[in-house]
This record gives sequence, C-alpha cells and structure tokens, in this order.
Amino acid sequence: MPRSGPSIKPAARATTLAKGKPLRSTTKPAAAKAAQPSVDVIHQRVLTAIVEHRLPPGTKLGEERLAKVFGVSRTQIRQVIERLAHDRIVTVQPNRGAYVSSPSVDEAREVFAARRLIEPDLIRQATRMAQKADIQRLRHHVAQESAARAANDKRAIIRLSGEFHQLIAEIAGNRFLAKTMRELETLTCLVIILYDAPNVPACPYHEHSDLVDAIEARDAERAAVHMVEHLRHVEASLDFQRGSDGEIDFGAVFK
Amino acid sequence: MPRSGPSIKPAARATTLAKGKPLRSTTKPAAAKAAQPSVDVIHQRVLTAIVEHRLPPGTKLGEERLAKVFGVSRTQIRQVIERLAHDRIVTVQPNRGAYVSSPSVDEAREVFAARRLIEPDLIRQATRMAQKADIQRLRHHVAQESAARAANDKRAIIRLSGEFHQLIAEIAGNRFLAKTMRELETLTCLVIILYDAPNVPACPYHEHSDLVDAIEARDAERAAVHMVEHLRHVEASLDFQRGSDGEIDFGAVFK
DNA sequence: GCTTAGTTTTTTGGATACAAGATAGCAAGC
DNA sequence: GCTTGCTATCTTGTATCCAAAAAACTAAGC
Repeated sequence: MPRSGPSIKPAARATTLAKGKPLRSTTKPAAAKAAQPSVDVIHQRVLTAIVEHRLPPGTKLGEERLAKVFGVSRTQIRQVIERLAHDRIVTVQPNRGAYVSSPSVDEAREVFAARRLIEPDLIRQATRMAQKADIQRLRHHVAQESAARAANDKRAIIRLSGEFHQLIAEIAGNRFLAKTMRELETLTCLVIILYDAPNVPACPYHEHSDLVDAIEARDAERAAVHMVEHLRHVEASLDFQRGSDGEIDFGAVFK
Repeated sequence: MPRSGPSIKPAARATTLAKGKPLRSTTKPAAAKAAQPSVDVIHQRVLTAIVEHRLPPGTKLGEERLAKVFGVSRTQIRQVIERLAHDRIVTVQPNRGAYVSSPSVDEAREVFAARRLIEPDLIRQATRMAQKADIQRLRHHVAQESAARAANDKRAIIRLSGEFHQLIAEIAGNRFLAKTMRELETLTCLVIILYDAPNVPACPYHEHSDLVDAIEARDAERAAVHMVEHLRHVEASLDFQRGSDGEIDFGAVFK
C-alpha cells in the first residue's frame, strides 16, 4: 500500500443506504445520531464504503476509531471486523490490526475464475426463474446505473455495477450461491481499484442492459454467453502488471 | 530487542488461511486439555464434531458450556460461534443461543446444486494441476477411507469422505473455491444426517477411487463426468420426505 | 548524520462485570 | 386437570477493564 497517502481517512460521512432497507427517515433529527446502529448495519456500511472505494485496500481499520465514528463500543466493531476477515475482505495481522485486503494477482485471477464458473450458471437459472417483477427490478437497476453514469458519480457506478450481479444471483434463487456471489463481488471491487487501468469503467452499462434483454427474451444460453463475455471484458480491462509495485515481495527479492 | 529485520512487510496473508493442511486424523481430545486451545483450534474441533455427527443438527451450543469444555472464556467461544454462523453451520436465535443448523429441503437442494456446479470444474482443474505427490495424497486418503470402512468407523468415514472432496479443491489451486467447498462440504454433512436413508453410505468409496484413477490418467472430462455422477448418487440416496417430520412448519400450517 | 538501544504511548487481545432478555418453575384460577 | 400469570434463575449481549504486544518517540553512541 504504497501510494501517496500513508494514512487514509476512513469515511467520516457514510451516506450509504444499502439496498431497499431500513430508512429511519422519520426519527428525531436531533437525536438521530444517538441511535446506535446494529452490528449488521455497521457491517453493511463498512462494506459499502469498501466497495465504493472510500476505504481503499491497505486502509487500516482501527477499532477505537471505528467505534467512535459509529458511536458504539469496540465489542461490536470487532464483530464486524471478524466478519469481514472471514470473507477475506480485510486481513487481520495478529496484534497489529485489520487492514482492507489487497488481493494479490493470483487471488485476483482466482476470483475471476470463480466468477466465470458461477455466474453463467446463475444467469441461466435467473433466466428461468425471473418473474415480471424481477425483470422490472433489473430494468430499474440499469436505469439507476445510467443515471449514476450521467451524474458521473463514480462511487455509485461501482456499487451499482456490483449490485446488478448480486441481483441476478438473488433472482436465480440459490441462497448459497448468492452469498458466495456477494463475497466475490466485494473482492472484485478490491481487485478493480488495485489493478484497473484508470478511466476504464467497471462494467460497460450497455452490457448489463444486454443481459437483461436476454433474460427477458428467456434466452438462457445467450444470457450465459453474454455473461462470460462481460466478465472477460472486465478482467481484460485490468492491468496486472501494476500490482507488484505495491508490495515488495522480499521472498522473491532474496533468492 | 528482537527487532530483527527492518520494515519487513511480508505480504502477510497469514490470517484466515489456517486450515490448509491440518489433518489430525485421530481427534481424541483425551490429552492436552490443560493448554488453552486457540480460537482456530476450537473452531476446527467443533467443526469436526459437527461433521462427524457427534453434534447433530438442533444441538444447542451453549456458550458457558463450551467455554468450560475447552477451558477458555466465553469470549473465544463467541468468536467460534460467529464463524460457524457465518457459514450457516449454526443458526443463532437472538437472545436464545446458537444451534447446529438443520438445513431445509430447499437449502439441501441448493447445496447440491452448488456442488454440481462447482465440483466438476474443480476436478477438471485438479486433473490439470495434480503433481505426483498430490496423487499419492489422494491414494493415501482413499486408503484411509477404506480402512475406516473396514473398521466400520462411521464417523471417520463421513469425515474422510468430505475431506476427500476438499483435497481435490486444494489441488485445483483456487483458494476462493476451496473455501467455498469447505463450507459446502460441512453443510452436506448436515444434510446427510438429516435426510439420509439409513445405512446408505455417504460416498461409495470405489467412486472416490475411480475419480483418482481419472485424475491420474489426466482425463479431465472423465473425471468431471464421474464427479457429477458421484454427486447424483449421493443426492439420490437421500430421502427428502423425512425432513418435514422433524419440525412442524407453523408458517405453512397457518396459511 | 545515521543507526541503535531504551522508554513511553497506543492498540489489540482477552476476561470480567453487568444489563436485558428468555426459560423454567410455581402458584392461582377456570 | 389444564391453562394462565407471576417470579426466580439462567443465558445471552454489551461495555468496560487489564495485560501484552507493537509502534512511536527519545536519547545515546559510532
């Protein structure tokens, strides 16, 4: 974690709202801050912050610091960190703290290999299962992506791109694979910020649109083919050379 | 002080990757009770107990109780339970405690669907990657299974059957998928105890042997086909009718 | 000037204490 | 006799406290 700033400020203002979720909009404005968010909420907020690259790889997630930000005790922060560590999204170094993971080139390739394996099947399944309402949700989501693109809101673009894939996983209806996809998506976001050639957008949105078209046409095979293509595009836009700059591999150096 | 090197940043991925090899086959806790086991060790022990059906689905995992058994404080037990819950292996009911999960019929089907998706690819990959030493490990493992079968050690049989599949995942070399397979394997064990028609062995061992043969012959396609077949055999040996006996689904009843 | 040793400060890891919630036991009523 | 409501007990959830480790800082020496 080489880059300019040695210390990166964790997002002070996390204005996330994850998915259609608890909007406690009608709470007392004054006391709004006082409400202690649950572990789940904190987990989601941190996750979103990582996905949106407000907490880039290498960022230290100090317990005390997070605890203050969220107005809770360290106990709950530790639970959140445990969860993130379990999904390999953060790496904890014993007695030294938790850091947002920097997947190696190998790990990045493994993540994409896993996605290429799982997602075509997932979208085939989704094509079979999709109700009208599901397709509407997908259309709506693509529209949101389009809007984010128009507004040049890069963080929203990244987040929404990922959520699109999760949406497909949910529609497919296999809970286990959906969970796996959530993990893969988050890791992909880390990979993208680490290795993405600048200015290459994560998911060309028309490809998402094409995927929805194929689903609506009930053409599972076309959807699957598009998906593989789509993933290859994303992976091809990455530059795996850059990565090695970040960490000096002492093991390789002295041998 | 032992400040040996200068700023060594050893690309530490050390964490969470602890389960690579530990195969302590004879998990008799008889000795060495005094030393306080680490969270990883406790996690592994509980996992093994669940896999071996010494802790069947529905068993309550009381914190205090486990803490006493392992001679540690509740803090660490809590971490173990969090991990297991994250993998859906235990289900925690808020304020009521953690119970070994009883996957529903739907979930069971989803687990098998995921395995049918992932494992053929994994064994193809393993066929390509396998070194001589790997094949020897596989042979050795099959021999162990055979021995357990001869000794009629049902618990060892179940555990070893699962570990065989994990071994293949490791040889394939995709860490993410290997982790996913570990989760799937454990869930499969829960499914088997819940729905297995009695006296039907989990994995007919000759099938495992066939799989190793195919790998050794470098015939990835044959290996993949065998794997699908193998998984179908296992799933076919289950009786998904039985499940409903166990729990009365009030939600379904009143509607 | 740069490195090295010792000291202070910060941060994590783990145990304990306390509060809230749930279960179980007991008594009273229909 | 069985159900219902209350009280006591136990379990979980959370915050705090303490010890150990690491990092930062300071000072001394080559």
